[in-house]
This record gives sequence, structure tokens and C-alpha cells, in this order.
Amino acid sequence: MAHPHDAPLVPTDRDPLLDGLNEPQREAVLHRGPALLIVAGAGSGKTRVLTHRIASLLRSREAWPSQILAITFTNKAAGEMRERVEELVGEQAKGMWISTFHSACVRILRREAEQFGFTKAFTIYDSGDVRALMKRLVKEHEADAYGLTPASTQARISMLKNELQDADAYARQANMTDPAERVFVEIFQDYTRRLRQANAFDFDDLLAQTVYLFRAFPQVADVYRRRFRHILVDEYQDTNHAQYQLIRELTKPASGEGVDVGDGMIALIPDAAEAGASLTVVGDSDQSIYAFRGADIRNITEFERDFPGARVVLLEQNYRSSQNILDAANAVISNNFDRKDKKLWTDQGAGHTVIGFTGYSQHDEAQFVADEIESLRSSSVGYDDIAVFYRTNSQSRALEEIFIRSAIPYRIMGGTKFYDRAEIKDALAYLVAVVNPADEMAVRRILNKPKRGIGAVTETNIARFAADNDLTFRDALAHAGEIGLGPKQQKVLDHLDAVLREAQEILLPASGDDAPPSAVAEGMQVLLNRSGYLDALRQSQDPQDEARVENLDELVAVTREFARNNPDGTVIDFLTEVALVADSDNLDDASGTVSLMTLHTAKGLEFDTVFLTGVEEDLIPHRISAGEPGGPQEERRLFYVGITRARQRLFLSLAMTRAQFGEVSVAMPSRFLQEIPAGLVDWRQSPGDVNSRGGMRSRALNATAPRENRWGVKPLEPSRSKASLAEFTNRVTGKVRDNGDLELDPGDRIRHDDFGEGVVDAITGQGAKRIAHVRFDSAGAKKLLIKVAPIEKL
DNA sequence: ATACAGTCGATTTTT
DNA sequence: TCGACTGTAT
Repeated sequence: MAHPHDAPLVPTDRDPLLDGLNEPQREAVLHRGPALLIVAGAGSGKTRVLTHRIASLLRSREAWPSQILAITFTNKAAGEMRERVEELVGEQAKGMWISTFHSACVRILRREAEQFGFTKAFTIYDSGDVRALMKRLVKEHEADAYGLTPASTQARISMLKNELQDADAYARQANMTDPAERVFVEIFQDYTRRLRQANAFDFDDLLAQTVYLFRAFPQVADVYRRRFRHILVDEYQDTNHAQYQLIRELTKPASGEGVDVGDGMIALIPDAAEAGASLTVVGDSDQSIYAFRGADIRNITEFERDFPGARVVLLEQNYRSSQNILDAANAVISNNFDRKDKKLWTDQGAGHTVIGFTGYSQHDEAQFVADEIESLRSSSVGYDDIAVFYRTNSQSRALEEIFIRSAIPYRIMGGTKFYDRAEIKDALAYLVAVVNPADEMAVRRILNKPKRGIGAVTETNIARFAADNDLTFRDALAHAGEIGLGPKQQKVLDHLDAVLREAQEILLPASGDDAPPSAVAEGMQVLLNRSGYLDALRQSQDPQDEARVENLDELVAVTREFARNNPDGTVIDFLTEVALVADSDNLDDASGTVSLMTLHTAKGLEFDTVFLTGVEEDLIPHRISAGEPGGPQEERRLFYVGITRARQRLFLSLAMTRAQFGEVSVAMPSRFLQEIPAGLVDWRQSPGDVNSRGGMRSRALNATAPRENRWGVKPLEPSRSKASLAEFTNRVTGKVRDNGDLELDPGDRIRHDDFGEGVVDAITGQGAKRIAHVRFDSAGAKKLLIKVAPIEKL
């Protein structure tokens, strides 16, 4: 592809870093300047461009590895990027910072914590920890009387922190005549105080406090400004305000002789200023899906205004998907107003048509997915080339059930995390109690785990004693005898204190020597064994506790693994990794399994075959999004992200009924389906089919008055546009099946249009939601919504 | 202090 | 449906 007249921007003609890149990609790799925005459509090779750009900087000696900071959205993406850069430049890649915003901030904060009243052993609170603390605060402030819940308070504080509002700043402009507002402010302030006392940061603090640090201590900021000369940010469309400000801080020229003009602003003495770091951001506003947690799409849409002199490069050629898939994606996303028109294209040809399917229930839908997977299998598609997406985690259940029954190997990405399990959190709390004794939450957590006979009363007494004597909660444990507790409690606390000390000697030797790499595993085992935690689990009757013991064994194995990978790693490093690294990097053993995940998790991934399930109103777009400004648009982007993950085959499926919270409800086809041109979708079973047979009247069809046969159902008669529509809808509404008065009892035999004959096992539910549990002679056990199922009594 | 039962309630996405 | 939480009995 290297035509001589392609105006190489550097005087090399056969450059391995540029080989196979199209023109905009080359430009993105080679452009040099203060700011570069790479607008990278889905599948346009942005990771390739980013890695080649980094390699290009290194190879030309424009930058040392240590001068490069590359930010990705997930740890997994960071790992992959590092790997790919390593492939290009080798060992050099080691010195670069390639990490998430959060990891980078932790690294900075650990180094600088002493500057502002924290220690480097600070704890990182995840949302569960925050929830626990918030629960306590809401209770203490009796805030429930004002309609504040722990969850709402937590969400609000998180949002404010993302906007870099701290408690005091917020208090100054809050409407304090509103009692609810006043209580909220008090909780916010109290929360901030508690975190500080606990030597802890929550997730949002990691970003916000780093920005604060940079603003309050310009000389600290300068260290990093001088260090990082090239900053690259992936997924820029999903950055929030705090992240944006962090980037701004880092790309400012080092102030050197800067003069503090107040308000955190630094005036520069021009001669002393070096140039700010060069900034490269990559993103696609059509793939912005995290506005709900504070991502601000304006960061990318207004980039050119924010960084004058920025160059913009557009990558529109798609190397991933077939044209049919891209057409579907383009058609959907073009319904979002307020966006720059951008059309993905490929030279790979039309490919397979999109396949649609409508099931009666989510089980029916799942069965379809399973059947299709098996048939793809027989045409030698590997399981690991297949992914199944859904909007909400709960939808995975039905799929799992069917997959297990069909013996399809699968794994669920995301979902309940290993580190979220109670026993794991307990074990980690033990570590934290040793490493960061100021963390009262951690100490309280382990206080009565295992059960030691310490209840709320004793806990309160300890806390009071600590407050009266100006001790930390942890240190109060060492004075159990003075608190005035019963002998049993005293003894138990003395023991706990001794165990913590013992572990402390292993993890943080008093001699000041560095603990050996094996210390984490050893300390962990001492804590779990000597505290009696493991014994309690082993003696338990609960079969689940057996699994918990195994999980803890696994955790110890993780610590060993950590020591192997990080010979210099400390407990603190271990705890950081655990707090920040979701276990999504268990990606390596992806071999031979179908991947199940939410649409959000799917971002940044790609698969040969994609099943996008549950394409229903109230699911995608999700019901809750309807009320939020920009909600439906974000849902459309989410749908778009899902579509564009597919390389060759895309399946869209939905169900006409869906059980939620144990209630069966009627589902309507998603509006997004109608946005895909009918010709692109080959409906194996369209919503119309199910309607006509199932007799359910689709409100979606009526409400939106389709101008044509939206579902691509092959018409029985030649289509006559309006006339055929009338007939179509008439046919649907004219034959509404309503079995409302059908009396069924256990033992009755019935016939189902699809499943054949069977016997009723049980009837549950009331009125219109009565459900028959039927054992079909050949189709197995099914649950049917009696009112609408295509059944008759025999 | 703890175990258990029963009610209640709330159900999106996640670094 | 399922899990968290509350109240009661031991």
C-alpha cells in the first residue's frame, strides 16, 4: 500500500510501523503537535493506531518510555495495549505507564499521600465499602426521615465528586433552608471526614484527590508534568469531568517559577515554562455509554475548543464487520440527532444477513440461541468466537439454564466478582486491619468474624472507649481490659489483637526490613487460621461454606501468584491490585467457551458471531433510561456498540413475554429494531409471526403505525404498501387470542401449537398472569402464560 | 448475642 | 424471584 506519492511524513519509505495502515491511520501515527483527536469509529483500528503511535515515538527517540502515559478504560485494555506495544518495541515498553485513570492516580497518590495528611498505606473503598459506611451515616443523621437513602446519598456524592465538588464547596452554595439538603450536606461532610480519618479514598476520590493534590501543590504537579511528555487517552468519550481536569492539569506546562494567583490557578512566567505535554485522545462519541455515571460527552465534542491547535483525524474505514452489519449499525445510530454524521464502511463485502428471532419466552429465546450455536458449531465455528450480549445481568440466567442443558460451554464475564464475595472481603479486611489500622470500617468488619460473641453493644463500647481516650478503634482492641467488658469479650479481643500483631510482624516487620515476597501469603494464612475464620467455616453445616473455604484457598493462591509476578510487591501493592482490578483479565482462558456479557462489558471487544438478546422495549432502551435526559440516546449507542462488536454474523433476538421479579409480563419489540432497514434482517420468526399465532397484540406495532412491513416478514401476498399493512394489523388484532377464561388444572392434557401435547403439572399466578407448568411429551417442561399461549385443552 | 422466620422491597450499566 | 432486613424467640 505504500505508494511513493503517498507523501510520507517522515523520510522512511518501507516503515514497518506504517505498513498496512490507511492514510488517516498513518497520519494519526505520525502527526506531532500539542493535541491530536483521533475520531475512531467502531472497528477502525484505533488500538493499532495508538500502539503504533507510541512505538513511533519511542523508535524515533522523541520520547523515553518513562515519558509516556497511556490511559485506557479497563485494566484488561491496558494489559493488551502493553502487550501490543511490547511486540513492536520489545523490552522498552516496561518503563511506560499504561494503566487506567484509577491505577495511575493510585500510583501518584501512594507516592504523595504524606503531602496532605494520608499515608501511603491508604485503603481504597469500593462501592460496597462506601455503601456500608453510608448506611451507618444515614442512620446516625436520621436522614431517612428526609427521604434520603444510603443508595441515593451515595450516588449523589459520587456525582458531585466526579464534578470535583467537595463537601465544603458544596455546602457553601447549598440551599440550607431545605432541611433535607442540610442533612445531605452534613452527611457529605461527615463522610469526607470519616474517609480522611480512616486513611481511605473511595473510587471517585482517587481522581478528585489527585486533581486536588496537583492544584494545591503545584511543585508536586510539576514533577509529573515534566515527566510525562506524551499523554494518550483511549475511550475519551467516556471520561468524566474529574478525568478531564486531571488531563488538563497534566498537560499544563510545568510552572517552574509559577506564581500562585489563588483559586488554584497558576500564572506562568513565560520564560520559565516548558511546553505542556503532547496530548492524544481517541474516541467515538457514538460509543459513549457511561453518561449515567458522569461521563461527559462534551469532553470529546469540544476537544478542539479546549485544546486550540488540535489536529483531528477521522478513522471511518472499518476492518471488523461485514457491510450488512455496518449498514444496520449506521441505520440505528443515525437516529440520534445531535451527532456528527459519520458512516462506517468496509471493503469486505456484504456478508451474512442479520438474523432475527422472536421467542415466546426468554427460555424460548435462549433455546434459539443455543440451537444456533450448535449449528454454527457443526460448521466449524469455535465456541470462543461466539458471544451473547444482554442488557442486564439478570438476563443471563435463562441463557445459562439452557446452555447447561445443551452442554454448551460458556463463561460469564463481569457479573458477581470473586472479590465481591463476603468471605473474600472478610479476608481482605483482615489484611487491611493490619496494614491500615486507621481503617475503622475494616476493623469493625472483622470484629465478629468469625462469630466471637461480640455484638452491637460491645462494638459501641469499644468505639466509645476509643473516642474517650483518643485512640483508634484498632488500638482500643489492645486495651480490652480497660474498656469494662465481660471476661469472655475481653479474652476474645485480646486474642484478636494478638493475631493482628502477629500478622503485622510478618507483613510489616518492625525491624524496618522489607518483608519477603511470600509475606502476603503467609500473613494471610496466619490471619485466616489463627483468627479461627477458616475453622469456623470448616465446622459449619452449611454446604456453601465449603465453597467459601475453597474460595479462600484460591485467594491464598492469588497472593502467591502475585508474589511470583511482582517480586518487589508489597501488601499494599497487592491490596491495590485487588481493589482496582476487576477479574475481567481472566480472559486468557477464553478458549473453548461462549462468552456471555452485558452490552457495557462488550465495549472494546469483538467476536465473529454475536447474539444480541432481549431486544425489547423496557430492556433496551431500558425502562429507567426513559426518564433521564439523553437516556434513550445513550441506550441507542449501547445497542450500536453491541451491533458493531460482530465481525461476521449478527443475531438479534427477543421474547414476547419475559419473567421479571417472578412476574411474567408482556414484552414489546424494541424501537431500535424498527430502525434497521427491513431488508437487512432475515426474521426466522418475527414479532409479527408470534403475534399472529400467539394472539398477542403488539402495542409497539399499533403505537408506531409502521408505514411498511417493518419486520421484514415475507408477505404472503405481494406487498401493497398501505393496503398490506392494514391487512397485517387487522390480521393481528382480528385474531387476538385470549384464553383468559380457560380453566386448567393439574393433570389436564393440553396441546400447544409448537410443543405438541403435554400434561399440566401445576398452575401458579393470578388472573391474567396465571401460568401453567406443563410437561410436554417431547418438548420437556415449559411454563406458559395461560392467557396468551397458543394452547388448547384436550 | 444469635438464630431464624417472615416480611418487605427493590430490582441498569461499573472503573 | 431473590436477597437483604426486621423483629421475635431462644
